[in-house]
Amino acid sequence: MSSADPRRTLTLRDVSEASGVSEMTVSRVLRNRGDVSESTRNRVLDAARKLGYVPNKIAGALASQRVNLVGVIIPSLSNMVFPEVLGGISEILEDTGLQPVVGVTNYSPEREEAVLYEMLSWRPSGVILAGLEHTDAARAMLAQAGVPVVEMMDIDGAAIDSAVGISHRRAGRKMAEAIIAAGYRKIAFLGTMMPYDHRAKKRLAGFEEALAKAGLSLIDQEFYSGGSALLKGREMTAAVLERNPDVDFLYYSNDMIGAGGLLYCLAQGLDVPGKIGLAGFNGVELLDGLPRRLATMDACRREIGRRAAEIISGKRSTDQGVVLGGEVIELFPVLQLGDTIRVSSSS
Amino acid sequence: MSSADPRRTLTLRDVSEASGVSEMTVSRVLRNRGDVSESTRNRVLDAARKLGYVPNKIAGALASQRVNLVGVIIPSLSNMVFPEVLGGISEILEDTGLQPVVGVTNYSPEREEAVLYEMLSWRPSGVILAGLEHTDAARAMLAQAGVPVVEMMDIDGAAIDSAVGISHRRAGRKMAEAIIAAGYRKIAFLGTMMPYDHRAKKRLAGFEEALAKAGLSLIDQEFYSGGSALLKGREMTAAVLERNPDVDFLYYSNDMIGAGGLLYCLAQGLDVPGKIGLAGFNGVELLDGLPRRLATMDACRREIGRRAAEIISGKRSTDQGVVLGGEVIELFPVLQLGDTIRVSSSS
DNA sequence: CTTACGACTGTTACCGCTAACATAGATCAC
DNA sequence: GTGATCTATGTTAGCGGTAACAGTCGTAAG
Repeated sequence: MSSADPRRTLTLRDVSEASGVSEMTVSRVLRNRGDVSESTRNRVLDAARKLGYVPNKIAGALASQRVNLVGVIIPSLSNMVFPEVLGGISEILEDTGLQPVVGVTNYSPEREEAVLYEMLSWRPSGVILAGLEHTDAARAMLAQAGVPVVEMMDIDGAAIDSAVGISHRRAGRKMAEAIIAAGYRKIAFLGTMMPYDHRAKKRLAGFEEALAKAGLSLIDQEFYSGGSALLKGREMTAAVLERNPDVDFLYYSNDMIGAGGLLYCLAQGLDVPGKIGLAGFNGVELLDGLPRRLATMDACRREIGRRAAEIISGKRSTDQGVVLGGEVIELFPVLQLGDTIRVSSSS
Repeated sequence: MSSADPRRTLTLRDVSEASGVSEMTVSRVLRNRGDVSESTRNRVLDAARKLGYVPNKIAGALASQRVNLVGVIIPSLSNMVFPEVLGGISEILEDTGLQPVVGVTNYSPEREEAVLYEMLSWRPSGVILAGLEHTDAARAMLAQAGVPVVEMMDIDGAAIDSAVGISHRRAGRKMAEAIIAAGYRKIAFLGTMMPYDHRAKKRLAGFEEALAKAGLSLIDQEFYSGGSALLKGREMTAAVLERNPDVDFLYYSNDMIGAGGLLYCLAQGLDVPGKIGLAGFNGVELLDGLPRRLATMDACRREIGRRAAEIISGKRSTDQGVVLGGEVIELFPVLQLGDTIRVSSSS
C-alpha cells in the first residue's frame, strides 16, 4: 500500500495515516491520556499493532521534557551485593513507570564521573549511586542536575542530597565489641586492598577504634585484590595462621573471603569457634550452604535499594524548579553470631 | 550575570552566549567534529566547563538519528554467569563509543518482551539478548527493528539475526560421555525447576541422549527453585542419596548447587570420586576456593560477551537501510574433569 | 430556541540539537 | 588580478513527538 520504503522505521504519522486520525490522537491513545472515543482508540491500537509500531521515546522525551529513567551507579556487579540492591530498586520502581539504568564503575572514581556524565546527558528523573565519596566534578554535576540524588550504602559523611545506608564505622565497632565480649584477644583483619573501597575502610576504622578502647590492637593484617574471593580467603587465612599461630580471631571484610577462611580452618581441623573465631560482613545468601554458619552482619542491601527507589519516585521538583530537601535514612544492620563466635566469654 | 533562572538546566545556547559564538560552533567543539580554530575551541570549552554544561543526548540523538546505546537483555544478575558476560560486552564496547544498557527478565518471556519494547523505544544501535527462545511479538520487534541483533549463550535453534554461543545439547552429551567412560552407571540429575531455563533443559536432553546411547538412563532427578543455591545443592543431594544409596554419579545443572553437593558429600565422608562422582556446569570462579575441584564445563561466558559486542559494533546498516546478514558463531566449552570424576574407568 | 458545556479531535509551536548548505575571509596558483 | 580552494563560522530546517490551545458537534439547561 504505502509506497514508502518498508524498512524505514515507523513514526506516529504512519499510524495516523493507517488509522485515519491525526498524529495527536494517536499519541493520546498510545499514552492513555486525554479523552478518545472507544472506537477511535481501537482503530488506532489495531493499526499500531498491525504495523508493529514502537514509539520513539527520544522524541517523546524531548517534547515532554520528561524521561522515565533513573540512573543507578554501582561499583561492581561481581560480588552479589549490588545485584541485590538492584533487586530492591527494581521492585519499587516497577510500578512507578520509572526504569532503572545501570552503570558500573569498577570502584574507579574517574569511571564513576564518566558514567555519571553519560547518564546525566540522558536527563534521567533521578540518580542513585553508591557511597558518599565522589570526584569534585561528579559532586558538582549532581548538585546541578536538578533531579533527586540518593547516595546509598553509607551514611558516614556528608550527602549531596539524600542518603540511605548504614554506618560502616558503627558496624565495625559493633563487631569488635561482640568479639571482645566473647573473649577473643589476638585479632587479625583480612580484607580487600582496593584503595577505593571506602566502606570496608570505615568498617576497619570502627573496628580498630573499638579494639583500642579495650586496650587491644590488631595483631596482623592481610590484603588481596582480584581473583576468586573464596580462594583468596583460604590463602590469606593460611598466611595469617602461619605468621601468627596464636591468633584467635579472624575478621574478614566480606563474607566471601570469610567463607574461604572458614573452609580452610575446618579442613585444618581447627577448633572453631573454640580456639579460633571468624566473622565476615554482608550476610550473603551463600553462607546458608556452608558447613557452619559464619558470623556476619547483614548490610540491609535489599532494603537500601527499596528506600533509595522510594525517595526517587516520591520526590518531585516543584514548578519553581526547586527540589525538596534531601533526607538521610540510617538503617541498622543486625549482627548474626552464627557458629563461628563462641557464645559466652570467660571474663 | 545572566538574568535567567540559575536552576534552569543549561542548553547549547547558554554556552554559545557565554562564549560568543553560534550554537553550531559550540556543538562542533563539544563533539570534536568539523574545523574549529584552536582559540575558539578553548573559549567554548572553558565556558562549558565553567557553566557545568552537560549535553542533552536526547535532543542530539533525535537530530542526528544516532544513538550510542546497545540494549542487553539477560535473565538474571544473581548467578554470576551473566555479570561475566556483561564484563565481556563492556570490554569490547568500551572503545567503540557504544554504551550497554542492561535489562533483566527474571527468566520470564513476558518480561523479556516488555523490556525489549522499552529498549527499542529508545532506538538503540543494537540489541543483545540471551537465548533463542522469545515470544512471537518479541521476535517480530527484533526482526523489524532495523538494527543488528545478537542472541547469545545458545546456538541450538534458529537465530533471528546473529548468534554467539555454545551447543548446550552437545555440552550435556559430552559430559555424559565422560561420565560413562569413567565407569559410572547409576547417574542422577539435580537441577533448577525453572520452566524457562531452556539451556539447562537442552543440556539435560543431550545428557540423556548420550546415556540412552549407552543403554543407560537417569536413576533419579531432583529439582529446586529459589533460595540459596549452595544450600539447595546440599539438600537435594541429601534427598537423592537417601532415596538411592547406590547412586554413583550426581550431575548438577549448575556449579553452585554442585558445590553445595560436593560440600555435603565431603562432610558425609563419602569417597569422591571413587565411590561417587559429581559434575556441574559453568566453570565459575568460586570453584577455585572449594576443598576439591568440581568437574565442570566452562561456558565461555566472557568470550560470548566479547563476540556479541564485536558483532554489534562491527555491523553497519547500509544507506539502503539493509543490515548485513547475521552470522552464527559456535564456541566450544572445555570439559574440566577436576577432582570429582575418577580418571580411568574399569571397563 | 439559545447558551453552555462536555466529549472528542485537530492545529500550532516548540523541545535542544545537528545535517546540510551558505557565507566570509584568507591563501594560492598562474 | 581573478577565480579556485580552504578554513572557520553562521543559517535554516527539521528529527518525532507532545503541551496548549482551538475548534466541532451533540445535548442538557434555561
